[in-house]
Amino acid sequence: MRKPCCDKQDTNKGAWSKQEDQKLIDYIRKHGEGCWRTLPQAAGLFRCGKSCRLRWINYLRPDLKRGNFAEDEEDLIIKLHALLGNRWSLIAGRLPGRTDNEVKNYWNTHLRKKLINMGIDPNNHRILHHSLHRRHENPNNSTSATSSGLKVQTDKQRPDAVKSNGGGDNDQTSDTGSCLEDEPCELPDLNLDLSMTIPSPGKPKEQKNFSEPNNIKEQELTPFRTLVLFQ
DNA sequence: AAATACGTCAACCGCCTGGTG
DNA sequence: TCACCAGGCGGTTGACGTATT
Repeated sequence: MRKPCCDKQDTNKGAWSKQEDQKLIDYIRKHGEGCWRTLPQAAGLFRCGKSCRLRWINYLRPDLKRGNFAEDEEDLIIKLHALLGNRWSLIAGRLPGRTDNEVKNYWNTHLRKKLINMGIDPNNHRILHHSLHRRHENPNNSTSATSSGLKVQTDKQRPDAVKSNGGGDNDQTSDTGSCLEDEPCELPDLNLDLSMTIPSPGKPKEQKNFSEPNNIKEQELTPFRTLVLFQ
């Protein structure tokens, strides 16, 4: 049996109050992020350390953008999801001011439907069957423009694909990856620059993201530095 | 106006990874 | 090499607001 991350007996759960938010903000302003386990007690919060971390990262951080996603942000998320699968932290790392939770929620509530409406399977970014039928009825369309300006490319138009995660440890991701392997499949026209930039010193979170937490070693990402996959 | 269905999103949970002794 | 720990991640839940009947 795994130990709980903290003693849950004396911890609050559920929505955060303004006072709790303020305590957390004040504490982090004074002492900085980190040591989440001891933070609640030090800050006078009856919360689990993880809960504090999540609240700070997803809601209280001053550099958060919040608000609606711009169209170019949507496109970027779709493109990155086609490449990376459900690795929300990596995707969010490319969207300044956005959090993995926010990106994940936005994907699940908006973009999935949007892709489905566009005739694209959001799990693997292939054209859905009924859309293929329509395309067969109209063979002149080798690419189909989308409402968001994305083009859908046929397999023959792409160079050979790259495994998206280097290990296939994620079902969703491997599903996405499988799109790159065998059957004819459809992918957005990812004219996507994933070049790695050296993160600014003031943003350790992004640095962490770029250091690849999920089994993608730096070398494995190297081919993506100038992405040839979807050119 | 009330009941129900649906959509959104903050928050929680449990697992995984990397660092350290 | 192993065990432990803290932090991080993705999946899921549930509360709340809005739309529809």
